[in-house]
Amino acid sequence: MVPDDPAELLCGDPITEHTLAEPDAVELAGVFAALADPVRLRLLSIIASNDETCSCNLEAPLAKSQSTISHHTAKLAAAGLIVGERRGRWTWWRVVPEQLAALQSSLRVVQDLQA
Amino acid sequence: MVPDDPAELLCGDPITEHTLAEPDAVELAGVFAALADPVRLRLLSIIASNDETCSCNLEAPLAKSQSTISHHTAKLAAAGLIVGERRGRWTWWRVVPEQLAALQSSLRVVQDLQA
DNA sequence: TCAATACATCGATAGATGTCAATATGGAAG
DNA sequence: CTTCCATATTGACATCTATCGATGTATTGA
Repeated sequence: MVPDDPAELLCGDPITEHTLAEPDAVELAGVFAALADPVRLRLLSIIASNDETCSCNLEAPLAKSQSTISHHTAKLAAAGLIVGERRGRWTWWRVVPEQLAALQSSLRVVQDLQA
Repeated sequence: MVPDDPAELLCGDPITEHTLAEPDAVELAGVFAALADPVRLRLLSIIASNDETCSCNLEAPLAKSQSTISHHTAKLAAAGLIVGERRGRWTWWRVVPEQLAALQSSLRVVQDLQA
Protein backbone atom coordinates (compact mmCIF):
# COMPACT_ATOMS: atom_id res chain seq x y z
CA MET A 1 0.00 0.00 0.00
CA VAL A 2 1.13 3.56 -0.64
CA PRO A 3 2.35 5.33 2.49
CA ASP A 4 0.26 8.25 3.68
CA ASP A 5 3.14 10.28 5.01
CA PRO A 6 4.91 12.13 2.17
CA ALA A 7 8.18 11.60 3.99
CA GLU A 8 7.77 7.87 3.47
CA LEU A 9 7.28 8.06 -0.28
CA LEU A 10 10.64 6.46 -0.70
CA CYS A 11 9.53 4.34 -3.59
CA GLY A 12 8.46 7.22 -5.81
CA ASP A 13 5.18 8.70 -6.90
CA PRO A 14 2.35 6.54 -8.14
CA ILE A 15 1.90 7.06 -11.85
CA THR A 16 -1.45 6.47 -13.42
CA GLU A 17 -1.29 8.85 -16.36
CA HIS A 18 -0.66 7.82 -19.94
CA THR A 19 -1.18 4.19 -19.13
CA LEU A 20 -3.49 1.69 -20.75
CA ALA A 21 -7.13 2.22 -19.82
CA GLU A 22 -9.33 -0.65 -18.73
CA PRO A 23 -11.54 -0.97 -21.84
CA ASP A 24 -8.54 -0.83 -24.16
CA ALA A 25 -6.74 -3.37 -22.00
CA VAL A 26 -9.68 -5.76 -22.19
CA GLU A 27 -9.84 -5.53 -25.96
CA LEU A 28 -6.11 -5.90 -26.46
CA ALA A 29 -5.96 -8.81 -24.03
CA GLY A 30 -8.60 -10.54 -26.11
CA VAL A 31 -6.43 -10.40 -29.19
CA PHE A 32 -3.39 -11.67 -27.32
CA ALA A 33 -5.53 -14.45 -25.88
CA ALA A 34 -6.20 -15.60 -29.42
CA LEU A 35 -2.45 -16.04 -29.84
CA ALA A 36 -1.97 -17.67 -26.46
CA ASP A 37 -2.44 -21.20 -27.73
CA PRO A 38 0.10 -23.36 -29.58
CA VAL A 39 -2.50 -24.85 -31.90
CA ARG A 40 -3.77 -21.44 -32.94
CA LEU A 41 -0.26 -20.11 -33.49
CA ARG A 42 0.55 -23.02 -35.78
CA LEU A 43 -2.81 -22.59 -37.46
CA LEU A 44 -2.02 -18.95 -38.09
CA SER A 45 1.42 -19.74 -39.45
CA ILE A 46 0.00 -22.31 -41.85
CA ILE A 47 -2.67 -19.92 -43.06
CA ALA A 48 -0.10 -17.15 -43.39
CA SER A 49 2.16 -19.35 -45.49
CA ASN A 50 -0.41 -19.36 -48.27
CA ASP A 51 -2.54 -16.76 -49.92
CA GLU A 52 -5.55 -18.78 -48.93
CA THR A 53 -5.82 -21.98 -46.97
CA CYS A 54 -8.66 -24.46 -46.98
CA SER A 55 -9.86 -25.81 -43.66
CA CYS A 56 -9.39 -29.29 -45.03
CA ASN A 57 -5.65 -28.69 -44.96
CA LEU A 58 -5.57 -27.70 -41.32
CA GLU A 59 -6.65 -30.84 -39.52
CA ALA A 60 -3.99 -33.24 -40.68
CA PRO A 61 -0.82 -31.25 -39.87
CA LEU A 62 -2.09 -30.30 -36.42
CA ALA A 63 -3.53 -33.71 -35.52
CA LYS A 64 -6.68 -32.26 -34.04
CA SER A 65 -10.30 -33.12 -34.60
CA GLN A 66 -12.46 -31.21 -37.03
CA SER A 67 -14.49 -29.58 -34.30
CA THR A 68 -11.37 -28.46 -32.48
CA ILE A 69 -9.94 -26.86 -35.60
CA SER A 70 -13.25 -25.15 -36.22
CA HIS A 71 -13.21 -23.83 -32.67
CA HIS A 72 -9.73 -22.40 -33.11
CA THR A 73 -10.35 -20.79 -36.48
CA ALA A 74 -13.43 -19.19 -34.99
CA LYS A 75 -11.36 -17.71 -32.17
CA LEU A 76 -8.72 -16.37 -34.53
CA ALA A 77 -11.46 -14.88 -36.68
CA ALA A 78 -13.20 -13.32 -33.66
CA ALA A 79 -9.91 -11.64 -32.80
CA GLY A 80 -9.72 -10.25 -36.31
CA LEU A 81 -6.53 -12.12 -37.11
CA ILE A 82 -7.98 -14.16 -39.97
CA VAL A 83 -11.03 -13.98 -42.18
CA GLY A 84 -12.84 -16.86 -43.79
CA GLU A 85 -14.73 -16.94 -47.03
CA ARG A 86 -16.99 -19.79 -47.91
CA ARG A 87 -16.75 -20.76 -51.55
CA GLY A 88 -18.46 -23.91 -52.58
CA ARG A 89 -17.88 -26.69 -50.13
CA TRP A 90 -14.86 -25.18 -48.51
CA THR A 91 -14.01 -22.28 -46.31
CA TRP A 92 -10.89 -20.40 -47.31
CA TRP A 93 -8.93 -18.56 -44.67
CA ARG A 94 -6.48 -15.74 -45.00
CA VAL A 95 -4.63 -13.63 -42.50
CA VAL A 96 -5.41 -9.98 -41.82
CA PRO A 97 -2.03 -8.23 -42.00
CA GLU A 98 -3.51 -5.02 -40.62
CA GLN A 99 -4.39 -6.74 -37.37
CA LEU A 100 -0.90 -8.18 -37.06
CA ALA A 101 0.47 -4.71 -37.72
CA ALA A 102 -1.83 -3.24 -35.08
CA LEU A 103 -0.53 -5.70 -32.53
CA GLN A 104 3.06 -4.83 -33.34
CA SER A 105 2.12 -1.21 -32.94
CA SER A 106 0.66 -1.87 -29.51
CA LEU A 107 3.86 -3.51 -28.39
CA ARG A 108 5.85 -0.63 -29.78
CA VAL A 109 3.75 1.80 -27.76
CA VAL A 110 4.71 0.00 -24.58
CA GLN A 111 8.33 0.07 -25.62
CA ASP A 112 8.18 3.77 -26.37
CA LEU A 113 6.64 4.48 -22.98
CA GLN A 114 9.84 3.32 -21.43
CA ALA A 115 12.24 5.09 -23.78
CA MET B 1 -10.22 -34.37 -43.94
CA VAL B 2 -7.96 -34.33 -46.95
CA PRO B 3 -9.36 -36.28 -49.89
CA ASP B 4 -7.44 -39.40 -50.85
CA ASP B 5 -8.09 -39.17 -54.55
CA PRO B 6 -5.70 -36.67 -56.18
CA ALA B 7 -8.47 -35.72 -58.57
CA GLU B 8 -10.42 -34.37 -55.60
CA LEU B 9 -7.66 -32.15 -54.31
CA LEU B 10 -9.67 -29.17 -55.37
CA CYS B 11 -8.74 -27.15 -52.35
CA GLY B 12 -5.01 -27.25 -52.97
CA ASP B 13 -2.07 -29.09 -51.51
CA PRO B 14 -1.57 -29.42 -47.80
CA ILE B 15 1.34 -27.28 -46.73
CA THR B 16 3.34 -28.17 -43.68
CA GLU B 17 6.70 -26.68 -44.52
CA HIS B 18 8.10 -23.48 -43.10
CA THR B 19 5.44 -23.31 -40.45
CA LEU B 20 5.81 -22.91 -36.73
CA ALA B 21 6.98 -26.09 -35.01
CA GLU B 22 5.24 -27.40 -31.92
CA PRO B 23 7.92 -26.59 -29.31
CA ASP B 24 8.35 -23.07 -30.64
CA ALA B 25 4.61 -22.62 -30.70
CA VAL B 26 4.30 -23.69 -27.07
CA GLU B 27 6.97 -21.25 -25.96
CA LEU B 28 5.61 -18.35 -27.97
CA ALA B 29 2.07 -19.06 -26.79
CA GLY B 30 3.32 -18.82 -23.22
CA VAL B 31 4.57 -15.30 -23.78
CA PHE B 32 1.34 -14.24 -25.46
CA ALA B 33 -0.58 -15.80 -22.58
CA ALA B 34 1.22 -13.44 -20.25
CA LEU B 35 -0.24 -10.56 -22.24
CA ALA B 36 -3.70 -12.10 -22.46
CA ASP B 37 -5.02 -10.45 -19.33
CA PRO B 38 -6.19 -6.86 -18.91
CA VAL B 39 -4.66 -6.49 -15.46
CA ARG B 40 -1.27 -7.64 -16.69
CA LEU B 41 -1.39 -5.36 -19.72
CA ARG B 42 -2.14 -2.36 -17.53
CA LEU B 43 0.54 -3.51 -15.12
CA LEU B 44 3.03 -3.66 -17.96
CA SER B 45 2.05 -0.23 -19.25
CA ILE B 46 2.47 1.30 -15.80
CA ILE B 47 5.86 -0.33 -15.33
CA ALA B 48 6.89 0.73 -18.81
CA SER B 49 5.94 4.33 -18.12
CA ASN B 50 8.74 4.58 -15.56
CA ASP B 51 12.33 3.54 -15.50
CA GLU B 52 11.53 1.52 -12.43
CA THR B 53 8.26 0.95 -10.64
CA CYS B 54 7.76 -0.15 -7.07
CA SER B 55 5.18 -2.83 -6.39
CA CYS B 56 3.64 -0.51 -3.84
CA ASN B 57 2.51 1.71 -6.71
CA LEU B 58 0.75 -1.07 -8.60
CA GLU B 59 -2.06 -2.09 -6.28
CA ALA B 60 -3.92 1.18 -6.00
CA PRO B 61 -4.37 2.07 -9.70
CA LEU B 62 -5.48 -1.46 -10.58
CA ALA B 63 -7.73 -1.98 -7.56
CA LYS B 64 -6.54 -5.51 -6.97
CA SER B 65 -5.31 -7.23 -3.84
CA GLN B 66 -1.65 -7.49 -3.00
CA SER B 67 -1.54 -11.21 -3.67
CA THR B 68 -3.20 -10.79 -7.04
CA ILE B 69 -0.68 -8.16 -8.10
CA SER B 70 2.13 -10.39 -6.93
CA HIS B 71 0.68 -13.25 -8.95
CA HIS B 72 0.53 -11.11 -12.09
CA THR B 73 4.00 -9.64 -11.77
CA ALA B 74 5.31 -13.18 -11.32
CA LYS B 75 3.63 -14.23 -14.57
CA LEU B 76 5.01 -11.28 -16.49
CA ALA B 77 8.45 -12.02 -15.06
CA ALA B 78 8.19 -15.72 -15.94
CA ALA B 79 7.45 -14.69 -19.51
CA GLY B 80 10.57 -12.54 -19.52
CA LEU B 81 8.62 -9.34 -20.06
CA ILE B 82 9.69 -7.69 -16.81
CA VAL B 83 12.43 -8.19 -14.27
CA GLY B 84 12.26 -7.40 -10.58
CA GLU B 85 15.05 -6.36 -8.30
CA ARG B 86 14.59 -6.34 -4.57
CA ARG B 87 16.25 -3.36 -2.97
CA GLY B 88 15.56 -2.77 0.67
CA ARG B 89 11.92 -3.23 1.47
CA TRP B 90 10.64 -2.88 -2.02
CA THR B 91 10.79 -4.75 -5.28
CA TRP B 92 11.47 -2.60 -8.31
CA TRP B 93 10.23 -3.71 -11.68
CA ARG B 94 11.34 -2.74 -15.13
CA VAL B 95 10.39 -3.91 -18.57
CA VAL B 96 12.65 -5.98 -20.80
CA PRO B 97 12.61 -4.17 -24.16
CA GLU B 98 14.37 -7.07 -25.85
CA GLN B 99 11.48 -9.39 -25.10
CA LEU B 100 8.98 -6.90 -26.47
CA ALA B 101 11.15 -6.59 -29.56
CA ALA B 102 11.30 -10.36 -29.90
CA LEU B 103 7.51 -10.53 -29.83
CA GLN B 104 7.22 -7.89 -32.52
CA SER B 105 9.68 -9.87 -34.55
CA SER B 106 7.59 -13.03 -34.20
CA LEU B 107 4.56 -11.20 -35.49
CA ARG B 108 6.58 -9.82 -38.36
CA VAL B 109 7.66 -13.32 -39.30
CA VAL B 110 4.04 -14.36 -39.66
CA GLN B 111 3.35 -11.27 -41.74
CA ASP B 112 6.30 -12.00 -43.98
CA LEU B 113 5.16 -15.56 -44.52
CA GLN B 114 2.15 -14.20 -46.25
CA ALA B 115 3.90 -11.55 -48.31
C1' DT C 1 -34.82 -35.38 -54.60
C1' DC C 2 -31.20 -37.82 -52.27
C1' DA C 3 -26.74 -39.08 -50.56
C1' DA C 4 -22.29 -37.32 -49.50
C1' DT C 5 -19.41 -33.83 -47.75
C1' DA C 6 -17.49 -29.61 -45.23
C1' DC C 7 -18.09 -26.98 -41.57
C1' DA C 8 -20.51 -25.22 -37.31
C1' DT C 9 -22.73 -26.00 -32.98
C1' DC C 10 -23.90 -28.58 -28.75
C1' DG C 11 -22.97 -31.16 -24.52
C1' DA C 12 -19.70 -32.97 -21.59
C1' DT C 13 -15.35 -33.13 -19.19
C1' DA C 14 -10.69 -32.38 -17.57
C1' DG C 15 -7.44 -28.97 -16.73
C1' DA C 16 -5.93 -24.06 -16.48
C1' DT C 17 -6.59 -19.42 -14.60
C1' DG C 18 -7.95 -15.14 -11.84
C1' DT C 19 -9.08 -13.82 -7.45
C1' DC C 20 -8.87 -13.27 -2.51
C1' DA C 21 -7.94 -14.20 2.57
C1' DA C 22 -4.62 -16.19 5.34
C1' DT C 23 -0.06 -17.32 6.21
C1' DA C 24 4.94 -17.45 5.46
C1' DT C 25 9.38 -15.10 4.38
C1' DG C 26 12.86 -11.98 4.69
C1' DG C 27 14.85 -7.44 5.15
C1' DA C 28 14.72 -2.83 8.12
C1' DA C 29 14.65 -0.36 12.03
C1' DG C 30 14.66 0.18 16.74
C1' DC D 1 16.59 -9.78 19.11
C1' DT D 2 12.35 -8.34 18.20
C1' DT D 3 8.91 -5.93 15.76
C1' DC D 4 7.23 -4.11 11.61
C1' DC D 5 6.41 -4.02 6.84
C1' DA D 6 6.63 -5.28 1.73
C1' DT D 7 6.27 -9.11 -0.88
C1' DA D 8 5.74 -14.11 -1.93
C1' DT D 9 3.29 -18.33 -1.27
C1' DT D 10 -0.60 -21.32 -0.12
C1' DG D 11 -5.31 -22.96 -0.23
C1' DA D 12 -9.80 -22.50 -1.86
C1' DC D 13 -13.17 -21.42 -5.19
C1' DA D 14 -15.53 -19.86 -9.32
C1' DT D 15 -14.92 -19.23 -14.05
C1' DC D 16 -12.85 -20.06 -18.45
C1' DT D 17 -10.82 -23.01 -21.99
C1' DA D 18 -9.24 -26.93 -24.93
C1' DT D 19 -10.78 -31.05 -26.43
C1' DC D 20 -13.74 -34.57 -28.34
C1' DG D 21 -17.94 -37.14 -30.03
C1' DA D 22 -22.43 -36.39 -31.66
C1' DT D 23 -25.54 -33.79 -34.09
C1' DG D 24 -27.13 -29.95 -37.08
C1' DT D 25 -26.82 -27.26 -41.51
C1' DA D 26 -25.84 -26.04 -45.97
C1' DT D 27 -23.81 -27.12 -50.45
C1' DT D 28 -22.33 -30.17 -54.02
C1' DG D 29 -23.09 -33.70 -57.37
C1' DA D 30 -25.64 -37.69 -59.08
